[in-house]
Amino acid sequence: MKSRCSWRRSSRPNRRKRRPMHDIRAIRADPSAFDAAMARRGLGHLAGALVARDADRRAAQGALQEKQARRNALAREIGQGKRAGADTAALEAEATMLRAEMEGLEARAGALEAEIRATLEALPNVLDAEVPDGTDERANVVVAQSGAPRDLGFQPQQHFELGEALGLMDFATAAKLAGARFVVLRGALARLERALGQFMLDLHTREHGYTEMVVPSLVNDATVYGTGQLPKFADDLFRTTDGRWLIPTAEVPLTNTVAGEILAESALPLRLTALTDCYRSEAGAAGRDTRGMMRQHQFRKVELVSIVAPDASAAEHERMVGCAEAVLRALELVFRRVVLCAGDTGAGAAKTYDLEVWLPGQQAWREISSCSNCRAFQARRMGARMRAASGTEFVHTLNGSGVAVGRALIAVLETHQQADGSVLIPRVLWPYMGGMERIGA
RNA sequence: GGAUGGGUGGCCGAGCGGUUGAAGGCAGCGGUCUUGAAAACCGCCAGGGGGCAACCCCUCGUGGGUUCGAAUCCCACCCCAUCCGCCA
Repeated sequence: MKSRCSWRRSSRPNRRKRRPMHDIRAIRADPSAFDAAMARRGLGHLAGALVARDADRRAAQGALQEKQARRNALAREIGQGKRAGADTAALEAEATMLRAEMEGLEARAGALEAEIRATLEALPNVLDAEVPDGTDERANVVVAQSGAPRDLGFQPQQHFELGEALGLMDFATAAKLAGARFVVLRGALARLERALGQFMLDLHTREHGYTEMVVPSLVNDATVYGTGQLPKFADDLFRTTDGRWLIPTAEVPLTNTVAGEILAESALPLRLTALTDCYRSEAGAAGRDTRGMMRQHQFRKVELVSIVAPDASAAEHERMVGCAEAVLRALELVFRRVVLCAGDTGAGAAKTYDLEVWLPGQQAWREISSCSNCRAFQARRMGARMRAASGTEFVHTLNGSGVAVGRALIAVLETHQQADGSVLIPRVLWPYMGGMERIGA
């Protein structure tokens, strides 16, 4: 049987250069289109200054290259002359002078290039035309819904009320161990958490064609840059004392498995999944979701990542969100699909669908999955390409939660809670729960 | 942590100061042959930047340095492998 990972060549990391998402040539070709695209992200006009700086850069580079060409010619002549026993002193003198002239041009071209890159690498992706305008989540558009909120016939409790009453969810002990935004689960709830993860992985690997992966939870700068968390979003991440980063999502290591690679077109699509812990500083979330396990520094998530040819990413995006929805449907949850508006779409994404699950205890729709088509944004940054008939081109990358395990646990508790405080376990999880059908009572 | 040995094109692997951007092999693509396929044989085949083009420039882990000239010499860093120590 052919290895599914035959595309992966022997390990040779850190050969990639930092490169920003945006193609300066495209900006040069149509500056106003670029400004219009960035305007949708709430950014002002940038193209004019960029194009001007790029013109300077190319002028310096062109001048430098002329000198380099002359230097190369001289070096060749000197080499030939020496072998023939001729006097090459005059040529060597010219070459020495040339080198001095080149230094300034080299510095100038390098500085301009660094400046341009610093600007470009901090800019967000161009949005898909279908993404609605808007500055925040109120402008998101619900595009589909499965099931409907219903009256349980009693006053529903929130997940932490249920969990604490069962004696199986313990925030006090977690705070003692680690501080706020952590949880300790016991017994059946701990097992339910595990069951959810196992079920999701099995579903995606057996029925959706994803390859299960085990990947590092600690990664280097280049990896975090590749998926776009660096340089702008370092505050959201935890950093280790030896300079690595704790992954905020398996998207980071999974997507970067193709960093620096030139993939055969026949190797695509590549569909990868992993169940990992995710670590987030939640720096900007002070005061939000402080109760319960909605927003934790550490949670588990099954992640879906697809690496595809450029013309296949739109369809892959629909397929991926369908895979995430299959999880929620199997867990008998009520949910809806939302397309995020311009202001709510993450920097790396061209288009994002969120899946929001209905939480009866909280009486609210809450995000449980987010599926993004990043197009070539990440691929450019990490140098992930494919060999196409016309040459190499950047692949497209997509990622989506399939789904967040902690939030799935919350949703199961709140959705399937009973009047007596017990919780019915969805049928698909029974095998994973050793036949247990109910928690509590 | 200690000691060695390494990082060269899609892959393997030569090169160790001067037409070497890089021999050779494999893979891939095109062709000859064949009823067809395989084999054999012939040809093509790194990536990136600039230029209308001819063509030019850059890239042999990364960044510096030496030199008229660096894949080749020097320094620093990163990564990998093996052995020893420690350890889930």
